[in-house]
Amino acid sequence: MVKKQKYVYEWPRPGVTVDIALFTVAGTLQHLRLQVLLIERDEEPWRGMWALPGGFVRENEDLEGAARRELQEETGIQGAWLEQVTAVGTPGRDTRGHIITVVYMGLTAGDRHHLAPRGDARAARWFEVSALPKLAFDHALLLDHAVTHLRRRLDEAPICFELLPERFTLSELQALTEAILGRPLDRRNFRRKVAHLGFISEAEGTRREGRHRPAQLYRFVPQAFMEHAERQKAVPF
Amino acid sequence: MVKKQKYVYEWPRPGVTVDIALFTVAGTLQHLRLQVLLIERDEEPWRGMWALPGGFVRENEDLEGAARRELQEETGIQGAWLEQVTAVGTPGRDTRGHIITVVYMGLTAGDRHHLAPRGDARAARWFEVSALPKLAFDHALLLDHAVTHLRRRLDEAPICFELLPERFTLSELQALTEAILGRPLDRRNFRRKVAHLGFISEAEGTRREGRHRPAQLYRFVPQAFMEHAERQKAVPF
DNA sequence: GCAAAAGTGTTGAAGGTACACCCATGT
DNA sequence: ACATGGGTGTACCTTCAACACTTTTGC
Repeated sequence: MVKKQKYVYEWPRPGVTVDIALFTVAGTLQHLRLQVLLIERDEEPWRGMWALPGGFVRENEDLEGAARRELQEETGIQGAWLEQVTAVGTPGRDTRGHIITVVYMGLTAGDRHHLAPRGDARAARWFEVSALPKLAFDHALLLDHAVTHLRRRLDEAPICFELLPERFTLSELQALTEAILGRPLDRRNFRRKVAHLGFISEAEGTRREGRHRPAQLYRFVPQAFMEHAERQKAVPF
Repeated sequence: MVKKQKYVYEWPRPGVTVDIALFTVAGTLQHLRLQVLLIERDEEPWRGMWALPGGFVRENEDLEGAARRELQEETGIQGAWLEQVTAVGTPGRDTRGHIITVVYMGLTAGDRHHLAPRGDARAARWFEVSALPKLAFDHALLLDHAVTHLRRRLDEAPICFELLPERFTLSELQALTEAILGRPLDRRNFRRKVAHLGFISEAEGTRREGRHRPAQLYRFVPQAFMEHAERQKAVPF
């Protein structure tokens, strides 16, 4: 019998960070714009520049957990919906050395939180995605990946329920979707698609908002959404 | 003016690995099976168990470069087509400590290489995806992600040209696709779709293989494929 | 009665699926 | 002549895009 031996192996240790592109939508219903949350760095390198919130993954910390923690620490935001986008580790992307980042993308209602920059962040602000400042590191590239990912997901299904109150109108849902995709959608086609997906159900009551017909309210049905996600998966061998 | 100061910052250093699920297809044309390349570990932990090839990312090494290097070192295979699948960093997934892995997926023609296990690998072998041994670490989960990714991509377009000789018949391309997707496809529909995508063009000559009509040969047109990939991307703001 | 947003159906195009027969060859 | 895989067309259905008028309300 071979005796179980203790082994010692030292491996290279690049840094690992998470960066979060957290999106929201702001403006009036007829003129919503997609915005992304940026922080002004209070640390070198790139001190004073705008960047995606993010930071180093701690020992024994889950990747998504790290993303949530950094978001909370640097901006005060909790409870957003997050999805992993990709990992990027091109040498030279960070002047501090070899640092690999895992990019997360998320959505939240901007006005539900008030921004509380702390830690590495001197300031935190929402920026229109169409009017960004120059970004630190390769964050312009990471953001580009995140926007592409978000749009691809949203093309499949309107997953922007995070941005809405519990009960919402179909016009609101459509305006949001349009703002994120950056193009107008046909109202009738949109309603048919959403109804067919079955993620929403009629809620009690209507909303009167101006001198016009009140709108039916709807509610997101998380369970139907989950079932839809399950159905997307491939069959195992 | 604030004088530019030198800063010192030490960050936590989880390990970063890449793991590669490299697929091929083997068997006769009428009975192809999807296979994945595994190595038998020659190092603790999990010594003697089968695992995905992979290993630590070196200082200042690109992620995909690391995947290619590990694949070459552990199995002798070079020049496969690779795509990133996801990053996984669940605490406890590796007994050596906090180790984050970036999973790559790839395709190559198994019989174009002969396997030359070295380094951490005591052996390297192709296994049927439908008859896998128990895998080290959480590699069963990683492999599952990779298969799902592969099938989703292949559903969109037959990207398995890596598995074919320079000139191939449509029946070969179809048999491959069927083996990977794990379900049969209608011949006429398949041909129409492939022709419509425009990735292939007729090549000179035919192939006579048995006592039946010879098949037209085709050739992959990388440029048409690239243009298709470009078209998939979303519009910038 | 008019302004303003809510709500609703139909048609045509494109893409996907299902299905059956003839063709070229070797034996 | 027959066995074997190569090669082709058509009908149906589903999905998506385009398009305009009526309804309900506040003023």
